[in-house]
Amino acid sequence: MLLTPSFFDRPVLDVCPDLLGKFLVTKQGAWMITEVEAYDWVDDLASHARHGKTDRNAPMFWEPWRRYVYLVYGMYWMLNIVTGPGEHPSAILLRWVESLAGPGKLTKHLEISKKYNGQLADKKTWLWIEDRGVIVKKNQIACLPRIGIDYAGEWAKKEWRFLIKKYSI
DNA sequence: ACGATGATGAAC
DNA sequence: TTCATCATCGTA
Repeated sequence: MLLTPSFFDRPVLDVCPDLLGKFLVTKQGAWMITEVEAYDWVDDLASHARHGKTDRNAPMFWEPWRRYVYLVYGMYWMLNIVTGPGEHPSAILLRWVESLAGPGKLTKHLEISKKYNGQLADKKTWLWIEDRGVIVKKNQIACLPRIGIDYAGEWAKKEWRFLIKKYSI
C-alpha cells in the first residue's frame, strides 16, 4: 500500500518510528527501511532549515510527502522525505535500507540524484514508500544521536536517529 | 588515522 | 574570498 500525504503530515518525531519497516520502492526493486534521522524545524541547529529558506533547502519548507535530495561534501546525495505538520520545515533522512548500509551508498546504488529533488513521493516519478505489512514493535527500535552533526551543540545530543536494533552494527 | 572529494551557503 | 558541512573511500 502506497504511503500518502496523511502519513507524512504529522510531527517528524512521530513519523520516524513508523517509517521503520516500510519499503522504499524504485524501478530497481524494493528495500525495507531500517534506519532514519529526524531534522525538526528551524531551531534544530543540525537542520538545513536552521538559517531559513535557501535555494537548496526549499523543499523542506514545502508540504509533506515531497522529497528533499541534496549533495553533501560535494560527493554524496542524501535522500529525505518532508514531513509536517503542514508546511513545518522538517524532513527525514533515509540512512539505511536493508542491505544498503549508509545514506550515500543507498542513493549511489539506487541512482538517486538531483533529478528526484522537490517532487512528490508518488508512483509517477518511480520513487515512493510502501507499507507491506511488516510490524516493527517499539521494543525493536533504538534511538541514538544523529551522525555527523557534532557542531549542533545541545541538538547534537538529541536521540533522533531511529533504527531497527536487529540491523544495527 | 587522515586526506581527497568539490556543491552550497554562511561568515568574514 | 574563505571556510565548514546531515559521507565514504582510498592510502598509511
